[in-house]
Amino acid sequence: MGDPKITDKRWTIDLEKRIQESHYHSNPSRYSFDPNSEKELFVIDTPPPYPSGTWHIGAVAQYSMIDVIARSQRLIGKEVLFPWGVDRNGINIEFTVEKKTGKKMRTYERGEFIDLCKDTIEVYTQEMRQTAKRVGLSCDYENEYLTDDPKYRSVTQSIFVDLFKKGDIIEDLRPNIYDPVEGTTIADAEVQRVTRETLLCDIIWETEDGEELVISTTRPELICACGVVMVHPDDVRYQHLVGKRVILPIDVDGRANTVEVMTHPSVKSDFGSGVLMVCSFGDQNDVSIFRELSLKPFVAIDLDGKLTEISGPLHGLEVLNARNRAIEILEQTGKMQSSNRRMQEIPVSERGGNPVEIILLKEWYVRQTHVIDRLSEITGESNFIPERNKQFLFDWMEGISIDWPISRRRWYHTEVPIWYSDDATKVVVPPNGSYVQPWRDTPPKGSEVLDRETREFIGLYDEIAESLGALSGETKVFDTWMDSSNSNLYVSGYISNPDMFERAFPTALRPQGKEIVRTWLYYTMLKSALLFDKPAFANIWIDGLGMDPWGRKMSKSLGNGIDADSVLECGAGGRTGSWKIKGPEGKQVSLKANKIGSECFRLWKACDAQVGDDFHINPEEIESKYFGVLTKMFNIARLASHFEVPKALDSSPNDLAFEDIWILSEFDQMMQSVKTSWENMDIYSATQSIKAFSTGIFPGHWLEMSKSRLYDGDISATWTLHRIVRDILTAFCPVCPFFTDYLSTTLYQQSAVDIRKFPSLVLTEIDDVTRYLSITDDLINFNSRIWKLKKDQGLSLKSEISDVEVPASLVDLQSSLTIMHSIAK
RNA sequence: GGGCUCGUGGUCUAGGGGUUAUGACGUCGCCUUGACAUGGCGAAGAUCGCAGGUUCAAUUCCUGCCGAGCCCA
Repeated sequence: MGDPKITDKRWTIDLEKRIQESHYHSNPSRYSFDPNSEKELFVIDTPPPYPSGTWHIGAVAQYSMIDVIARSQRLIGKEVLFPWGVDRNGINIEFTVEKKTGKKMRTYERGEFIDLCKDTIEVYTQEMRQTAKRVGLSCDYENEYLTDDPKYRSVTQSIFVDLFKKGDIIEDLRPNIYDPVEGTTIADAEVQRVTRETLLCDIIWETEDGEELVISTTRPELICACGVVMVHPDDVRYQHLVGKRVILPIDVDGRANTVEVMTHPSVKSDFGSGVLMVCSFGDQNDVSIFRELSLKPFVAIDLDGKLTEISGPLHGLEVLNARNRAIEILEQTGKMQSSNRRMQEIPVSERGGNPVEIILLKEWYVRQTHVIDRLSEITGESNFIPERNKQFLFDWMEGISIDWPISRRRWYHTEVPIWYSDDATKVVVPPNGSYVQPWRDTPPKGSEVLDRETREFIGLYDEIAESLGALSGETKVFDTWMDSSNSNLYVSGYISNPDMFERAFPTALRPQGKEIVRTWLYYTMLKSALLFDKPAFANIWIDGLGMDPWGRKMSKSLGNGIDADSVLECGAGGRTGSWKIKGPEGKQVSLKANKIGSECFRLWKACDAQVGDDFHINPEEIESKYFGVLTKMFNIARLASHFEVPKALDSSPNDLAFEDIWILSEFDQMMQSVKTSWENMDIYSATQSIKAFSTGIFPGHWLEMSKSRLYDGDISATWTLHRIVRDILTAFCPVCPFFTDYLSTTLYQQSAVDIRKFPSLVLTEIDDVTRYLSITDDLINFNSRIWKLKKDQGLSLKSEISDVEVPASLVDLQSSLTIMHSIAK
């Protein structure tokens, strides 16, 4: 025995940072991926994070668990691709640039604005990569992909072209949410509700046979777009009107001036007069009624936010002016019974606070309703972890009733790759694998000309360009989900590496949070079904979300957020962490921790809950529950480092002592179950097993019983100690890579993180493992009994005790136990 | 408002139709034992959210309610 090889007294955050900082450049291709490997390919379709300046602690926790899966799959011998991708398309960065420069997107030249977005997001991208490395993600950083890169965008465009040719993508005139001030379509998610004062008008309408009825509305300017008048089916006041036609109270141009009275259960009889005019489109309810009744919508508002010609006297006025004019007209003609001011929630756009309109726009759609049945069938072939979270996807699919609108009137997104002929009857699409910007490019070599309606191939663009007249490039772009939903295809080698794609698809694993099952997961499954009639993934791992310590969502408005870096850096350089968080009932709560860091953080997430449920993040708890586990394991390794490592650790000595075979039986059993857990991506069970063994019977019973043999240089004990410590570090490395890297390198000159084969079991079938396992309970009980006995007698544990019989079942341990407990003969 | 998910000692968590419900943290008591007081040993602490129902039997299955979450209005 000499000085310990492990000289650090304990595991610290400074030590962790030292290891982390050299970990990636000491061997840059440590986590690279070889698509030609003989091993089973395991491609992970990691959610590419969106760089926005801060990375949410809950998201970082989730990524660290994806890393545990990546590392454990490597450990059990698979060729793992854990890509480092960054999602950079989209409206967020457009907002950020507008905010920073104080200038609206549309005041820029399009190319200039795109360049600004690109430069800005690059800064955030760099910061995010630092955090990823800080938390130990074993990504293939050298092959980073960016969703705004031409390589990535070309895949999105190629898929669009394929689906367009197949008829799965169509253009259509449908209602969309539109911000007339910004001149763009916006997504539901970008709509906010604001309470404003509006005027509720009670307007007198007349039936064709002269009977008067009153309809309340806040949108009199939309009378020209009225398609039907509704009452509740149970409303006795209006039963006699159902089926009759009523006359629009303001003149219209180019459409019928009467509409039918019908019934609908969504009408609130106690609102106003209980009669509702349904217009295209006042709100979402109007949209759904129009769809339900297959009514032909009227275009009342144009792209500039002005009333169209069907509005007769209101034609050309902006919405607000048109409303005022409508009210004047109604008052002049005596049709305004009364009007009163009231508070109402109106939808406005998130960015400008402008009231949004629902208007008819020609947009692109992915058809989906026709494949839902087949899609559910295919989805059933994927393995969900946990199984029950499959429900989120199936419930969502059941409710799909309309196609997916995929085009947007924005700029920092992938362009819709299409040009239109002068007479608008033909289109030009680029060849597979190219990235085009039709708003400024002409079609590249190899582009095809197709019939716009039938999609029939007409000829190569290069050959018949003349006949098309002046081309106009599409100016619209794709919804970002259109890009995100082919991340699995991209990372699996679609288009770029057909051989790899053949082997790697369906993609081995999609890990993600449950909040984007309905978007990211659903759209990805849809695309793979449309393109290949196959499931996108072999395995789908759906985790819950990070919550504050009381189980509430972290948000700026609640003031309960926790920054990822504050946890990862807690304890570095002697700095402690403290968090002031608004608790329930608005009380400020102070949380403090001395040291956490990435290893403790990862251990906590791996150990504290099964995958799938929301998890509470409380730094105090992370430290108090899990830092001690690291300390314990560190000290076991440090103790082991006192004793020289036997040369032949892989083959066991012939003459192992009874107690060594016993602990090796327990160890083998634990390792067997850990291996199975890693195979099943069951992080919780694997980590629990390792933790229980490493902080339980191994140090508590075997080590205490074997110390004297170790100090006496006993070969069997030394071999057993080192074999177990070495293999535990290997099995544990997916959870705490820096921790195990340090210990294994120091003790055994090989980093656990580089091992690509799960440790084999020690004992052979010849050893009667069950016989050894059967004494475990007796041993634990016997030790406890002696410890308790000494305690009851006020003796120190070192002092001698007499009148103790070692039970018959433990007779083989007689001498060890006698020494361990100082049992007098 | 609608759909779905979750609800287990003070806190976090495992489990799941049937003898004394898993483990951890915290609490309390004791102990410096050849690595570890950032340690060891021991103890107390739960009618498994509430109310009904199914069953010989429910914490586990069903229904409703309450609370939390996600998504959609």
